[in-house]
Amino acid sequence: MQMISIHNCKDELKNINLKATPARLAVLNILEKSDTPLDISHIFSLLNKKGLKTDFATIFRTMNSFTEKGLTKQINLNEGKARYEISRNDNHHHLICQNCGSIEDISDCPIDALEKEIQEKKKFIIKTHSLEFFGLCKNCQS
Amino acid sequence: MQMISIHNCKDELKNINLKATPARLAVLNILEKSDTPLDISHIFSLLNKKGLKTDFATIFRTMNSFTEKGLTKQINLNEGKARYEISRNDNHHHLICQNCGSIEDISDCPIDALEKEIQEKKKFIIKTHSLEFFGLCKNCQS
DNA sequence: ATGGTTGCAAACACTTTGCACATGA
DNA sequence: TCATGTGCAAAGTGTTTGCAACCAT
Repeated sequence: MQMISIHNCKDELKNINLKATPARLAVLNILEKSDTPLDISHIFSLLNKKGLKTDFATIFRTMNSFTEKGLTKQINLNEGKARYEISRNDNHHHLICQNCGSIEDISDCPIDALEKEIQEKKKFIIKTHSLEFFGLCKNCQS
Repeated sequence: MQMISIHNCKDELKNINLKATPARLAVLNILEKSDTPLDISHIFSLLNKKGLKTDFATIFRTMNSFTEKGLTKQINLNEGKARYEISRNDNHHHLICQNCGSIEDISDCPIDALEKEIQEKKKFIIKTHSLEFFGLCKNCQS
């Protein structure tokens, strides 16, 4: 299992012309296991837990190159800092609770139709979009 | 004309329990006239042009209180800094050109239906949402 | 071997805060 | 008058950069 996962990660990096260093493989692994987008501090402490000593500059550089290559997505939840998640082709979005900070995924984004409409009406070619919902989760509505 | 505008601004501030200082009135005026969301530097230089000497701290404080009271909206375009625009009830969004940086408005946001669906399915109460499109504007598609 | 990558320190950019002074209501 | 707002300086965060040492290929 682990073998397969590591092998895949190495290939993923090779495919985008990035060297498969321990730090990068570990970051990739961490992001793949996480069910919410993580910020640099999160990633830093998770790397530490794995016994991998590194620093913020490296993680920022890693995330920037991953994101440039399309391997990850940068998410902005109005926290004054970026979060990152693996790019998947499910085009999901997030429900962010303004009370407890929980982040829930929502899939089946129905923006595609809208995008086509915009492209035609506005002659604007859409590459990506960001869509996040802020409010109160089930537990915080009392 | 100008009289009316100023009068309205003063009332707007009074309604939300903020003192109508020259700086605040000027900021309000600037935002009302702008057709794109502005960041703090933008606002600062526009205030300067009006002959109004102030500083970043004051503008940040102003924008924070405006936004808290719902008079303005904070917009995030993944620039590492916030922009601000007047809250209107038209629920519009933006098309941001990744090449030239132009920002175009798009109105008629069809998210309402989706929001209702989410509220029911996920039992999540949505207060606001952010939706921005990134891509290439008409002029940058060659 | 060598070009990409890291770690460290320093620099940067955006935003917030403390405090004395000024001002709108 | 007096709570609120302002200007200035300093501090706090998040992020980037320069450079020598290091390592994957």
